[in-house]
Amino acid sequence: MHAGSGKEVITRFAPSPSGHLHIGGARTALFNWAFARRMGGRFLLRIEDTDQARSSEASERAILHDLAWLGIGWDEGPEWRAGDASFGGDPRGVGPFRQSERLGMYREHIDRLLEQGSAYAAFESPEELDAARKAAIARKETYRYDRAALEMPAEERAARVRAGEPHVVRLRVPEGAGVSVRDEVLGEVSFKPGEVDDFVLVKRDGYPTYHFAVVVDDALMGVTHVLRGQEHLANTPRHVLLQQALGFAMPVYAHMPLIFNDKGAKMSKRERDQTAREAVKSAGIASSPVGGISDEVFGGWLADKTRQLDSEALEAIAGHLGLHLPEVSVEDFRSAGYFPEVITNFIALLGYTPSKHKDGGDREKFDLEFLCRDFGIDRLGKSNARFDRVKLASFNADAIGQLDDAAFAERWGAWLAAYDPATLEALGAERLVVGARAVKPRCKVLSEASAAIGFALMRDDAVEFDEKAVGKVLAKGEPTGLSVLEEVRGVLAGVESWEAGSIEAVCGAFAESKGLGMGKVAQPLRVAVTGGTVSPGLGDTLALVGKASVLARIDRCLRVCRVG
RNA sequence: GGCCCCAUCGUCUAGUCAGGUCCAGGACGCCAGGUUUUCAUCCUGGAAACCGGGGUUCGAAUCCCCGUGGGGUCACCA
Repeated sequence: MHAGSGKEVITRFAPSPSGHLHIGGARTALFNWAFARRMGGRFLLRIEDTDQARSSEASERAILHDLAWLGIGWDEGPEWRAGDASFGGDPRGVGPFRQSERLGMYREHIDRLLEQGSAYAAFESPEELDAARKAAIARKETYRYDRAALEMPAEERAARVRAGEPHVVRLRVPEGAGVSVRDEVLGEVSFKPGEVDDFVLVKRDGYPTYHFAVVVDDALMGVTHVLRGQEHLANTPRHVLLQQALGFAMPVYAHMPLIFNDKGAKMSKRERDQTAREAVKSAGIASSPVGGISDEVFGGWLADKTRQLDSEALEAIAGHLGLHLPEVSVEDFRSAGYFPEVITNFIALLGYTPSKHKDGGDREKFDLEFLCRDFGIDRLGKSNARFDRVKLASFNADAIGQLDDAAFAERWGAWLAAYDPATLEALGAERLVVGARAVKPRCKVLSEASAAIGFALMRDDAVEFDEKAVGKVLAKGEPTGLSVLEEVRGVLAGVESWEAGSIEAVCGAFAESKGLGMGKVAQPLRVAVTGGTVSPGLGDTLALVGKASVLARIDRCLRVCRVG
């Protein structure tokens, strides 16, 4: 008896509001969302904030924002407005959707378990348990809770609870209870009796543990299908045992393959810390190179692989070292200038294979609308997938290339406004479109775009003439680049309409009249105007710099490079 | 270490469930050419994989077993 048989499909994404939405979570949300859409069901969002120390409202907002930005809308859950779209709400009356607001429901269910003897209070302190765990490891044994609390008389337990003694509540796992689950991705997975110990349902602070809350909420909210990462596979027997104790139907389970990093391990939020830590170590830095971090915090972070610095501090250190931190969270990718539709396309490919084109060809590029039509659990693979950043970048570059100049300019402008307003201001609205055309085939992500037109944003006297370029392009040749430059300056000075097309036409005509190849004209101009031999098309390059500046830069180049 | 999962080019994968049409197809990357005023884009071509060993079968990338490798998980985190 499955929760899913014959009814409306209900899936959920249940993030804990600690930090940003990371890419693995985004994929989980995406698949649950797409599956609900495909089945004509509903997708709900639940906030798992039972860890009082780590949860924050700011994080919840960030996660909702990230989901909305990716185009993953939820039918039920916390309410959210993004432009003219609004998500969330509680049409079926199964809320609230924050676990911290559902404490009464957990209480009811724990009371039931306590009454039927399926759960019991236990009084060991965290320290005691920790010691027992360490001792077991030292003996090379698997630690399992020893049920000490179960050995005392029930009246004694009750009395101690009444007396207000701190305690947890544990599930009493029936002896000899093996669990077998038909997983929709992996097939039949079974766990032998004795593998699951009496795990904690209610913490000392009265909050439910993840295991307890997830089972109660999924049942109460009518969740029919649970699509989650394979790291949860080992949790499944706990959840099934709990469902049995509570008399709940079992949802359909589908455990998705993991997303790996370059090192072949699960991609995690700690990735950026690791990258920064390694760089700091190999640079031999012992105390923080940036302000605001005490030696104590910095030293602790350096020594302890599990510690994380806050993201601003991390960015600052990376900036100081000229280090690129690997993007891990959706916010990282957004600020790096990846398109949301590219991210969802790419992460969908990690584990899911789209159906082929009508002509039998493989399909790789698709939008959310297609995913909602095509996604199925039967299209999920079993093996873990490495997150190939190079391929992602290539997808993003393709998406940029698909845009026409105006559309790209608009997207780029919006990104600049949010993440690089200084460049936007320096460039100005009228140069944005020309800049966009120049930059479009030269950047894979939006954050690379500014560098490609950096020459246009600097002061005329700040241009540094590359020595090699000067030697090769200006000094040598017959005629020399410098002399060509001097002549073409005069021609350019007479150009009325300073616009890429006419500039290029004028230069072309000049080259032809002199019997020179275009390279003989373009390269000296490039060096004079940008300092180097590499830049966008000549017309765009000169148009971006502007007539007055071009002439000024040529004059300065003539002066500076003639002497040298 | 216990338990559990996985295994096709460097990477993501198609093919595996219904064994032959697969001397294994696509994409990213790589290499070589071409277009071009530089770079980039773009175009063409190329190298590149069924983890190993046993079975089953006329026939196995596909089915079974063992081994090896990788991963996940063993919290009063989720």
